[in-house]
Amino acid sequence: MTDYALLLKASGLKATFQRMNLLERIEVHGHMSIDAMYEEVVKSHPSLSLATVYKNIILMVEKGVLVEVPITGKKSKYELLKEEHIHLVCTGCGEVEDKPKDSIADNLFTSITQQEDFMLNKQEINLYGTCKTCQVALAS
Amino acid sequence: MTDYALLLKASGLKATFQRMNLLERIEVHGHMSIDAMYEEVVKSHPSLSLATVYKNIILMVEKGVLVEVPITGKKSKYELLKEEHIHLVCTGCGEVEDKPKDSIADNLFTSITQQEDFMLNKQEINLYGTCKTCQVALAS
DNA sequence: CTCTGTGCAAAGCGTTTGCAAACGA
DNA sequence: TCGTTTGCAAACGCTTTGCACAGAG
Repeated sequence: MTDYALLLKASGLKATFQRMNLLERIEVHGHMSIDAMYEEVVKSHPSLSLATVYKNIILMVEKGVLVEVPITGKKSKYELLKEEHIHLVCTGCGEVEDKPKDSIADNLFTSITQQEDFMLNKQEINLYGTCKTCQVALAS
Repeated sequence: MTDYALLLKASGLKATFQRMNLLERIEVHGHMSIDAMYEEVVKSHPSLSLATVYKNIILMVEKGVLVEVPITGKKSKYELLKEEHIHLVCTGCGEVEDKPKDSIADNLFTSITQQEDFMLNKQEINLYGTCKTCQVALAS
């Protein structure tokens, strides 16, 4: 479990109750939308304002603490910054699962962009489909 | 150049002036945001309504004529449905360039998802960075 | 103590909706 | 002609902003 206070301070942000809780909820779920975060954190902190959530998410993305995960046809989710990986996005239940991105993919995309003189900065790989659970549910 | 009237009819949509022009502008640019489409088409059709653009884009995405391309931190762009490919997204000028996705990547992601019993439907690969033109501009 | 962060309420925008008129087939 | 599509204007809902107060360091 990450030390959120340390993480925030390292990014020049104060370790407030709101931020700590947002980070904790995001880490537990893996990926969350703004609404979902608000709904969860407001339970333990009823005075929480949605505006505060927005402000903090924007700030923490700018500072590199969080990463935005845009999803086709839906609202973005956010995750903690970590090693680059692949997202398996279930179009049934909306859940996002992480999978490690091996070096094959990495080298492949590095070489593709080098051919174009494109200075590669970030690889975003989203695989859309139906997760195991939803497949079972559909079969019945 | 695609036959837009045919494309629309094949999808069960009437070939209206608005739709033909939207498709033509999208094909010429490769990828466009809703606003950009409206700006361009309204020139040749001043009575065009933004609501019509929205309605049509939503409809054409549903029918599979268009594909949404979500972009981190920005509004989605739309492109004509074509063979799966990779997007090089320049964070400087916002331009999106297509690159063919070879079979190596394809097989890789197919096997990754099979391990998970995830029924893969669509591969979305966005590589963010700085295009050649913007690199030159930055250097000066 | 000082500066940052929070909450509230209002403002701002992008997007959607309903409906009458116009249009495509 | 008949069902679809358009344009307009209003409604909606998410996101942002300004400001006074509270809180972290």
